[in-house]
Amino acid sequence: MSIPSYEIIDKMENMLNIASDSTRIKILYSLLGENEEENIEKTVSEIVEETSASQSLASHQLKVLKDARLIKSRKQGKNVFYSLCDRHVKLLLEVVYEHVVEEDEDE
Amino acid sequence: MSIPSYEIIDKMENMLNIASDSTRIKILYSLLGENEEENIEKTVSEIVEETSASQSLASHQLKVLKDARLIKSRKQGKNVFYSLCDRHVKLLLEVVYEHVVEEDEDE
DNA sequence: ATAACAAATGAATGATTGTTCATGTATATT
DNA sequence: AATATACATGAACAATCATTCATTTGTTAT
Repeated sequence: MSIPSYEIIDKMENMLNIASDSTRIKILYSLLGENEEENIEKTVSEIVEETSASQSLASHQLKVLKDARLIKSRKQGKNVFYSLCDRHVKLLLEVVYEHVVEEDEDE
Repeated sequence: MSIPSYEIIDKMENMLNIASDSTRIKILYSLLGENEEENIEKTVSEIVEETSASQSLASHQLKVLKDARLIKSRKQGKNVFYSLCDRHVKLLLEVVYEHVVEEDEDE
């Protein structure tokens, strides 16, 4: 497995940057939902409550996630519903979660 | 899947932060090696050459990766051999790689 | 000893970015 | 029309961090 091209590395760095913020991680988790494959939709208010971020902060980070195409949005009346774009997000969180949990076991 | 505890989120953020830098991504790739399960060891000079980072930069980032326990080192004479600590690193890179490659296909 | 090589370190800097505060816009309700 | 709710936006600030340059430490060879 040799080092990928500059372009690929650049995109990988970008995706990891997007994912490497606690507020955004919480938002992504809240959009994963409880059940397996269903695609959860949540309003900004619901996300704000679950993540206990400020409304402004959540909105800013939702924009970041949307611009990076990790989530999408749908407007309906006063509400905006956000949901995940991509199954890779779940895999990413799972791998990282496993890593940090197993690290704890070593100590 | 509810939002993990603050501690877990914090550690996840930290690991993702470590991984979200192009220099460090290249270093990790260069330590993955060609074959499947074997654990590759490489000197700083080799890593410098493969990643085309400066010697100082590589050394700095190797320290970051080592402090985060993603890699380990072994000294032998003038050389220091670095290698991966953890199989999760490979999984992480694979998931992210798949994501960015599939994204390209959509456009 | 001294020269040459391998790697680490420390300071300095420029850029990026997470967060807050304040405000703006759109939609619904009375 | 006025008010309330839901969400977005822009400016501003503090903090973090990747990178470079210069120097230093440790090791081998002459």
